[in-house]
Amino acid sequence: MAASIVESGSIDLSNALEDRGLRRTAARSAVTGRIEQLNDAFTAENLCRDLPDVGRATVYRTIRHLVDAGALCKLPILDGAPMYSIARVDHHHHTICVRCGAVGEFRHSTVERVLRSLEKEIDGDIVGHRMEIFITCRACLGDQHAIKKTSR
Amino acid sequence: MAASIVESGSIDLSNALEDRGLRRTAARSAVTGRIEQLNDAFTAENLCRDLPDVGRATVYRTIRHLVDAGALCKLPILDGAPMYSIARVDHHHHTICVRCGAVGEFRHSTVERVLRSLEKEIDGDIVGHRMEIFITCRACLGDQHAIKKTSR
DNA sequence: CTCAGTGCAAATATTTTGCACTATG
DNA sequence: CATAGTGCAAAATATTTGCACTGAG
Repeated sequence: MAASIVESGSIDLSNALEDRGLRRTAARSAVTGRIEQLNDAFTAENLCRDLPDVGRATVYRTIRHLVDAGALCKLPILDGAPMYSIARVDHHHHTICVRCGAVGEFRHSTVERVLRSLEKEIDGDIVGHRMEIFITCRACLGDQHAIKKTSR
Repeated sequence: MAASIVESGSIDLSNALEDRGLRRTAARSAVTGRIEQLNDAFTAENLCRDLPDVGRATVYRTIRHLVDAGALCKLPILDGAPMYSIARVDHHHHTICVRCGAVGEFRHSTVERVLRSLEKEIDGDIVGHRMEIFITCRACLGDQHAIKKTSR
């Protein structure tokens, strides 16, 4: 899937869909365009609210295609709807601010090395892993008034 | 599996509730008793089905109390309802078989060490983390006919 | 006796699906 | 112009809440 990675390291969402043999339609462009505008991770509901002219089902269907294509990461936050973020690098992990809900990403070779050493301890074949680090981000550390975006 | 659980390491669920000042009732005992019988991780629906005489709301409320008490871990599987498993050791991580859905747990000091070294790279204060390893478990490796329990 | 806890059913939240219609390739 | 894709509304799924009743302490 090295095909559609642009300079910044982020994946072109429209191309990711096209690579899977999906048509380039107005609704899909609206969804991918909106996602690319967002800096933060987002929920399906976020997109539906931002794109009232795109049917809810189409938003969900497009997100699913993007996750299947590996262009989006699904982040099952502990409560509420899962969030999604653009997969900017091939394999990475996420930081989630527990104050404001901001999602960041990082890569650390040691994590992968640990995985290899775990292989001995685990009773089966490792086929993947997921890791999230919960933080209080710098912005929230400096701001006593931060409000948790993801609360409901 | 090196991460096998010592009996003394598991938390008594009824006591965990009592410690929080909650009453010991028939409904709660039914829920905790059933959870203790189960070896595998389970969903809220599982319990409701197994305990038809306990109201659905009570099952959910009891699970929430147990999670708050730290006696259960909530595992947000990528699709479908979250699963829960007894927190047998203080801090640990989970293995999830992608074939049959079985959940195991392990502890590895290197994981914690990596976390400390990550502290430099991350723009904020680390307040927690979560890690899941996806595997094909030994039983499924030896059984071509394994059916994924968590499918829907 | 008092109020925490319960069961039920309704409400809420999230996601998927059936289907008639639209528009891409 | 064939059929992938769409929007809508209904269904399915998952969880929470309001409320009158029950039972633990």
